[in-house]
Amino acid sequence: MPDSKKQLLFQKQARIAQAIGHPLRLEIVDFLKDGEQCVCDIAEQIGAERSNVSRHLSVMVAAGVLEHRKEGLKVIYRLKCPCILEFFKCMSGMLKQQARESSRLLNEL
Amino acid sequence: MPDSKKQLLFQKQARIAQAIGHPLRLEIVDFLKDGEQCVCDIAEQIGAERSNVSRHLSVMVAAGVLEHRKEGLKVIYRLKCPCILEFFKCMSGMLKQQARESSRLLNEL
DNA sequence: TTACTATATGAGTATATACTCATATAGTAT
DNA sequence: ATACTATATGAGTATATACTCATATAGTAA
Repeated sequence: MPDSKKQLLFQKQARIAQAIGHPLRLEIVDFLKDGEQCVCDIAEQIGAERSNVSRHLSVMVAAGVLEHRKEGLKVIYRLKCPCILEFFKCMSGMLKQQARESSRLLNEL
Repeated sequence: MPDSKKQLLFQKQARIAQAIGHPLRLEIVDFLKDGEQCVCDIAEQIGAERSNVSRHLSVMVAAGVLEHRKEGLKVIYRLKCPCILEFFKCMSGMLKQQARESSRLLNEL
């Protein structure tokens, strides 16, 4: 792959990673894994202001993580691709490794 | 799982996602998948200032993505857990989906 | 010792992000 | 029409991040 293309790829991937690199946004993704939801229900679930939630949702739409459609007054958001959930598996692997290491260090004291 | 624990988990996961949510840092991770490297070689590979690379490396160490050891004058960095590479698979899935959608939209014109 | 190399970090600046409040828009219901 | 609801967004502020340059530290080599 040419270098410029690689740069572009890294940029897009970084944008996706950054889009889920916030506790509230991860919580939203986790909530949406069970099905699409409107803004106000998301806001209630995660306990944040609607305007703030709306912005977080925009960030994820811009990065291509979510998509949305209108239904009456409401706007319904859903995961654009379930493959984003793979991320959680990846994270569990990392955190388990970190936990293993911590307990190893503890045992050495 | 209790809510407070979930919050903490989301926070940790977000930190990891954010740690790889930057083009240069993704490029570093990609470079390190083939084996550990010292700061100056990483800096040369990705074409950035050493001090800047050093900071990016610190961010990833703090998030638990990388670990390092000293060898003489050099500091060698490596992936803490190969599971971080799963992230790239996850990303490819997302980007392929986005590409499919773009071409579908194009065909509808 | 001095000179050199690799890395880390303080300080400063520029930019980006997160958040809140107020307001605008769009649809619903009367 | 008015009143209401859901969502988005402009403006302001606070905080975080990325970057650069200069300097400090630690190890190597003469």
